[in-house]
Amino acid sequence: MHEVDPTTSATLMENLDVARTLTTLADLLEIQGASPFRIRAYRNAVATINNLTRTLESMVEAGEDLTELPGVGKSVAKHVTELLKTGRITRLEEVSAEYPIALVELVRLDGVGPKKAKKLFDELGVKSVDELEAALDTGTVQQLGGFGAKSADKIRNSIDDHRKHTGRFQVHEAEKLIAGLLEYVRATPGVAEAVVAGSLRRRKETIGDVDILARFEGNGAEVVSRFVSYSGVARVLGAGETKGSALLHSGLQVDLRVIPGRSFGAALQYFTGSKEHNVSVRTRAVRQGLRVNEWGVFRVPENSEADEIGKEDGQRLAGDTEAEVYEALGMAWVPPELRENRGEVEAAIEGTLPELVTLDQIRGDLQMHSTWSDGAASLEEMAQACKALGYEYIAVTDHSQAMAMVQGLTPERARKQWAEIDEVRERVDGIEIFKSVEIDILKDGSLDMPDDVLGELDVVVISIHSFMDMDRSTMTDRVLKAMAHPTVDILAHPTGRRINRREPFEMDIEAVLEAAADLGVAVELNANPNRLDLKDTHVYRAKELGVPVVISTDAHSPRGLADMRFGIDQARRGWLSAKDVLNTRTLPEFRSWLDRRG
DNA sequence: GCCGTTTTCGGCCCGACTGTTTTCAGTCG
Repeated sequence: MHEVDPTTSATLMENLDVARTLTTLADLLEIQGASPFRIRAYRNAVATINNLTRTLESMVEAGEDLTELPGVGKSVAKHVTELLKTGRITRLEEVSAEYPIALVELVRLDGVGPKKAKKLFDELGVKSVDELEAALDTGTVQQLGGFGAKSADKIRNSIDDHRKHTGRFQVHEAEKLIAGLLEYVRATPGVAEAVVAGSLRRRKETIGDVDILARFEGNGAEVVSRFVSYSGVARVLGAGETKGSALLHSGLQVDLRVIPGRSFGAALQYFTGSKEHNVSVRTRAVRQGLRVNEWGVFRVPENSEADEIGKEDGQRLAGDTEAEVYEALGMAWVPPELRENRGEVEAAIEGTLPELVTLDQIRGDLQMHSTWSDGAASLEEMAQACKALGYEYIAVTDHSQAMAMVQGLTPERARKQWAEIDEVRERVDGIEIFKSVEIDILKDGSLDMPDDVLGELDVVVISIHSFMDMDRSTMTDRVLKAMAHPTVDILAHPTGRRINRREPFEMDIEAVLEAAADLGVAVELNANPNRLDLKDTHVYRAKELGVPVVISTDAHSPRGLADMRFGIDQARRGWLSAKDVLNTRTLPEFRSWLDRRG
């Protein structure tokens, strides 16, 4: 991430920077005590910005009206425009003159919200986590009204956690960390069923905390108490009759909800989220005179006090299953991966939800490495492993020579590898092995392999492994030039990101996707859970533009081939059907795509 | 601050848990 320099007029700013700044403004307004509806309006606008595939900057440059974006009105549009042009928002400066920006750090602490942050600042002058810690040590916090010894302890723990673990867990990490606990909950006497909800069920690429739902009839206190006494629990954050909350030794927070069977579907819908999806669903329910909560769908009688509606069976329309909940609202069941309020609610009402791609529809893997470069297994072992997965075809894509440290293929070694591929083709039947190379895009956008070799390859995969810190326009030009080479088939891990470790390249992804559409180049969705590159919103945009997506594992061993399912998750989050995914095609269909240029 | 099958004003999703409370505010998801 580049730093924003407010002294330059041509400030280059990413959507993420804009979203963060608006979030800061919303947080400060909340501390100041602004209307909750105004705060929500800002947060809605931020959600819209986070879902954009184009940069706000390019939209403003093109003279587009930002107020046409959902949740963006005159006020936010003005703030965004000002921020892009000057690097500042006057309104934010006004607010931060009263409540310093550092206060938003306090609100991030568990147990500290806007009201407490305000009190800490107004009465003690505390405006940072460090100052809060000092105030806790001197005991002044505990004397404030509304704070006591217990809240002081809780905040102290939050400060420790905040310093120890600020990042989110990757989906495959969360899966592993939760597996034992899930079995433990399932083994609880009387628990009929235990499932994961929340962002892990939606298969989001990173997970903040894990929600587990246990189906149980009766008083849930004993289930919760068994849950929090699990050996992997480092600290208990809360334990009531229907909910328990615990921090595992890994720092992963897990919430357990105990749900009676008749409400299990409603609870699963409710706790799967996302929050934005649920708000959208419930807002529509209200217009139909219905109320949706974790207990079910209820009809709100005329002239009734809203508070009286709840668990009574009388007005209850649904709740046993999720499908029933959506049905009661006049909607199709929405696959969890789509529940991000990106148009799925409207599609579910209109009956136009896509039929999402599934793992068993994949017929080939088009990026993997062998011992010819940095892979751990031989070409034949990889081919055999893919055959065992039932694939019809694969591309073995060892690195090109620019990757010298991993013995990238020179043209000579590439030809030797082809000879081995021919031998393996003889020995392993029932699977086509395409001759391929993962060819480096060099600094100037040329390809790391001579044209004669490129012309003889079955599948040309290109990607960037060097000079990743170029400025946006140089990087974009570099990739566009590489893609324009007439032999190119697939642009691999297009943005180069490593989740939680390396930011994506500065690059105009919209321009890259449009070029892919024009040139007939496919883009990769790299299934490695550390990459998941492209991300969901980019995948969605590729589909909109008609760019074929290839889901590849980039496996460096037979075991790595199993990462395909993470790519499928991400593809589903990007609304892809089988027809949008190139490697769901049969071998003859895929061959004819390779011959698309004649 | 945003928005419209309640359309330019008056609404805006909903409930559980915790702690400091004598009846509820704050926080969280």
